[in-house]
Amino acid sequence: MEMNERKKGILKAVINEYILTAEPIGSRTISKKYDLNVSSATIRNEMADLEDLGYLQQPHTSAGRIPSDKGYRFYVDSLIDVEKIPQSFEEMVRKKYLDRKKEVQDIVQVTSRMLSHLTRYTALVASPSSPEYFFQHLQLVPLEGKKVAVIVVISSGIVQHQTVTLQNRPSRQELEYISRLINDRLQGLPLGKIGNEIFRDLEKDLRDRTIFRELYKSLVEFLSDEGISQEWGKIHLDGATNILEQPEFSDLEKVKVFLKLFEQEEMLKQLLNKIPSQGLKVVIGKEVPLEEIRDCSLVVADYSFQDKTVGKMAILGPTRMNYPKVMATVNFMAEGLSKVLREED
Amino acid sequence: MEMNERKKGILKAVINEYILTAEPIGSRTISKKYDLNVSSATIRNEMADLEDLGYLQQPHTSAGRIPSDKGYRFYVDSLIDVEKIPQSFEEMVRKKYLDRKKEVQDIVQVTSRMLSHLTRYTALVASPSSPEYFFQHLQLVPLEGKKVAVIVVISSGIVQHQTVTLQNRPSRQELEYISRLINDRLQGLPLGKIGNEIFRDLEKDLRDRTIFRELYKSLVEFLSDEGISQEWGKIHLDGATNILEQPEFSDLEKVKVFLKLFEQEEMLKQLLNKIPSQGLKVVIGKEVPLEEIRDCSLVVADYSFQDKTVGKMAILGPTRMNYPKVMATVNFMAEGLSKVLREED
DNA sequence: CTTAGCACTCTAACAACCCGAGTGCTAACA
DNA sequence: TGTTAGCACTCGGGTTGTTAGAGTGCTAAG
Repeated sequence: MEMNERKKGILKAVINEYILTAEPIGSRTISKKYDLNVSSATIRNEMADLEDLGYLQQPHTSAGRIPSDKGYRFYVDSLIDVEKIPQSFEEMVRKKYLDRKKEVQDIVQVTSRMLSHLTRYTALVASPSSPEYFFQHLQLVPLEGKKVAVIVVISSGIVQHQTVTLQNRPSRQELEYISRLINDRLQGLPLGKIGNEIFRDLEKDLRDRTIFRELYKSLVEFLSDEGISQEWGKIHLDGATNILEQPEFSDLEKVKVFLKLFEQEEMLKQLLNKIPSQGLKVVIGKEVPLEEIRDCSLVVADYSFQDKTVGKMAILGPTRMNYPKVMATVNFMAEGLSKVLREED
Repeated sequence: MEMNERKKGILKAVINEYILTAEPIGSRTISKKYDLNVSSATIRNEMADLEDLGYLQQPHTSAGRIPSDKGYRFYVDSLIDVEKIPQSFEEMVRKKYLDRKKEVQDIVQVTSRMLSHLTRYTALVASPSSPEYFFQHLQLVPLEGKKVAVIVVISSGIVQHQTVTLQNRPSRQELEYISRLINDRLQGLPLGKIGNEIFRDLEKDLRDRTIFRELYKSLVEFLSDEGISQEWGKIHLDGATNILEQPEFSDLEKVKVFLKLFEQEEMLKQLLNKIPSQGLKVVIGKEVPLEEIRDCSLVVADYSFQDKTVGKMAILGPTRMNYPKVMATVNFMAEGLSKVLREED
């Protein structure tokens, strides 16, 4: 026994209906609502076959069928009608992007908000991160007392700053000298290369090394993983509470697990990282690389900057998710974000 | 009929017990667990009186009593034993503060996290905001193409930056000239005063005004409410999911309302602002100035910087909250935060 | 191969019931 | 006059029994 057109039609009908109602679907429902020109008895036989094939399952005898993970997989791979993004969405999105400050973090945040609003599921957007950042410019600004603002400009116009308290109050000249020294030496270097060798190399030219040491240390520290990539890879989450609208989350225990997860950013980061980048990807149920949410699905897409993939975004929802709509939306938003970043450049 | 010592003792016992168990408390429970040297029948009479006085209420006949808002009020004002913060807490908190980067936003975030962990309720911490910030220093750093990083240092060493894309690529000299001009004029001015008069005043001295205009505009924009006070007044929330552990939130609808609220930062800001600053304040049930959470309580404290109140923190939990513990913790953390900010200075 | 018919299964909803915790009242007692 | 033991009464929550309905699988006929 194998898949034929009628079986496909029935499977598609069952899944569509189940996505809508979240209730097990019986043969009569299908025969009434969908014009398949066969009786409910025939559908019954076909559904039994589909169950044998592993595409459907029964919560218990004498209930309708619900799709299995395998069923969803087949649906997503072979049965889905690609949905078109309505004009109104496109305009709404463009508008939202326009009246926003142009900081990358803001853009990412807006993106996650729109994603969750449009889909009514939970949205995750990782802000751009790239191992290929390089150093552009350092600026040291003396503050009150012994404090100095260390401001670093990285490629693509990313600016980061940090306040450092030194042992002694530095003079303006010292700071200028040190910043010139560092700028001359580091300009254009990839961040990964900025380490201790250069430090020793630079130190030779100095009379007073203590200030330099303190500053350089803080510089290295926050150009390293803890500093930059903390910001730039950060996960923006939105619409966490949308899951509460889903009937599969009427169980408080489940909700708890879910929301607890959302409070652990590190987990989410890993989750996204474990999914290979490749355009639009759907991860269904047991395929999800995280124990706690094995009855959910992810629709993931990556976005790019300067022709390189720099980040990912995802929708997280129940396996019974409106895949056509979500896939279209995620795809659209990923392209949109790439475009906005390009224009920013 | 009025309050006497025995009534107070019984009220206190009932509330303590209710805080522990979240179940209506009967007269027998009290007579067994607390050494009041009277029989359950007497307690029964007293409890009836306490109900007449409005301190207790019955969910239904033939159930125990639970405290009313008025009861909690009396308890908090007159019956509470002040709790001592354990040594281990203090050390833990000190440690947490130490191994942290010294950015204000980080400190605030750590504070909210600790608060929610220590109390097991939801913590809100508003980051410091003050109308009394003044301008210290502007730095313009040219980036790629037509982009310029605008970096502003404000009093107390707060640094903010923003990227601006100009119409034309500016020369380094132009930027230096403009920044010197602005720095000379604005240094020491309160942020509120930086507006259009100064703009026109400055403009006179310029040959090419377009670049100046663009930069000044962006400067004003993000020194205004939208910019600075967006960051500095920002609410850090932690432990939202802690409420799920509370039996009063076994109802999904309630949880929904609550979590939705947490997604609206503006609401939370207003909520805190509506509560007058004055050391440690407890807001109970119907006193809470926000419809949706009328069956919750807030314990609010303010913290200071340079002897001025600059922000607030709060614990939000069910009215059946462990007031002694929460009040002690919030008070302790508010003082702790003030101290850390002072040391930072 | 399809379909009508039918017996069978299982759950969700509802009603009836009981149990226990807790109260208020009364009457006796110190 | 305040305290306490005793007792009848109340009410909610849990358990059990029953039923209606939706859905199935199988059989036999078209």
